[in-house]
Amino acid sequence: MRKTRIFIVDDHPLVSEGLYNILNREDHIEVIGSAIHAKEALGFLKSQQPDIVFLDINLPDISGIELCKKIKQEYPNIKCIALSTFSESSYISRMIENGASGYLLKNSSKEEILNAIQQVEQGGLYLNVSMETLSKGQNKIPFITRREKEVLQCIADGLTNQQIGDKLFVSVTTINTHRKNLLTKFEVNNTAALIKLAIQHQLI
Amino acid sequence: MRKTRIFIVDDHPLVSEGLYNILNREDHIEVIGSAIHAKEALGFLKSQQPDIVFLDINLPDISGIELCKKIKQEYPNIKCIALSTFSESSYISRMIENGASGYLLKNSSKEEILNAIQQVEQGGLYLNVSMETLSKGQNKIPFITRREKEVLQCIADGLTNQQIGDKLFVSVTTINTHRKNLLTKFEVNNTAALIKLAIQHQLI
DNA sequence: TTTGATATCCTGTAAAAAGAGGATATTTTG
DNA sequence: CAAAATATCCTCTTTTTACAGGATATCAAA
Repeated sequence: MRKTRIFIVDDHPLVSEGLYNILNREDHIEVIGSAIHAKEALGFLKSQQPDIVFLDINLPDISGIELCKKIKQEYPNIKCIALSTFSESSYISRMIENGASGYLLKNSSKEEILNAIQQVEQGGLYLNVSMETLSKGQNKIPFITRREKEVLQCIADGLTNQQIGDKLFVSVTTINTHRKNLLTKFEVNNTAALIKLAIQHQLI
Repeated sequence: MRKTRIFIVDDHPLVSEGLYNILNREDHIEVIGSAIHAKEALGFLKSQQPDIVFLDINLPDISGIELCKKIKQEYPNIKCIALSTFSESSYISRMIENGASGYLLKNSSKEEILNAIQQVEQGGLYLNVSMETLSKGQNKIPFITRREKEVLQCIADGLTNQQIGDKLFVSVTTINTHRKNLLTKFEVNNTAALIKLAIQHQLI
């Protein structure tokens, strides 16, 4: 049986090394190399193609999300599994949109990692993030207007309605209406939740 | 020559495994074990004492900062080196206060890690965080208590003071006090700015 | 041209949070 | 033990938000 060939892209030596050792210890897996940034990774892929690429979401040059897209464009057969720390789990949907086949948190266990590989190899999708996290809004990024986005930005910057009104040359009641609409669109009950969601969606 | 005995406390299998392999490959170093949380670590130390403990700042049970203190109290000869992600670099001073001998970012290179061990063994202090980061109060993350962090999390989840009080079994006025203290510590004027900062510092 | 979306403004009420100025109990630590 | 830090609770006032239910002007697309 042919071994599953893995390539790792992560700028954290500890994580990269850890993954390498966990995987290479398996008989049916072979880690064929690793890179610490996107450019190096793309260079490597020109000469050799793995079955699966593990890629960190936070890379020094371009984001793992972009790299994933590039890899899938040039080598559609290579499967990508994203690696991320917990706090970045909101990027999952973006990763999947760009063709990733899996999403692993960096505190995953050996078993989860091996499961992910197996699942992905069989053409499946592996996410070790609870569906709660996913459905909680990640998928539906509300459409907000330019003006609403401006107001949202001001709110996040800590301005009061009065200050926002002054800044945008409109009345406080207008800002109030925008806020009301923002809360409705994001389906939240207060500013705190609004800001959290907005940041997770990178709208701020 | 006696080997330097290392013990690792980190709940991220990838990091733990990576560190283990990087260190064990060295002739003069021996990793004698690892733990994924503080309790397990303290249990291990009762039977065997390493020369150096690497400990993650974010542990599932108690924080690495407290664990460091406990270890130094019971085993003053054991040196502690903290492991952390970039965003937590503000905890350095607290770590050092509690007796840590070193502070390593998790994206450290193999060389930095080995340097840290050498330096610490010789009784020195190793920090691979630039003094800029340290002294530059700009990016300083305020120290917040466990309770405050709980409240912060609840606020971010969109709960009202009443709901938070009910959840934590304390009165609304208590939650109000915690909020007040959070705003003061973060030097912001309202919840929106608080949440933004907290997320940026990955406290949520 | 009519519809729909957007942005603007208004009047209300009720709830929540901000902010000042306390007090007290319990741990933790020196 | 004494001091410091932490967590809890209180009253009061003021400001800010949340939410309901409107109206009007503009502009783009059907």
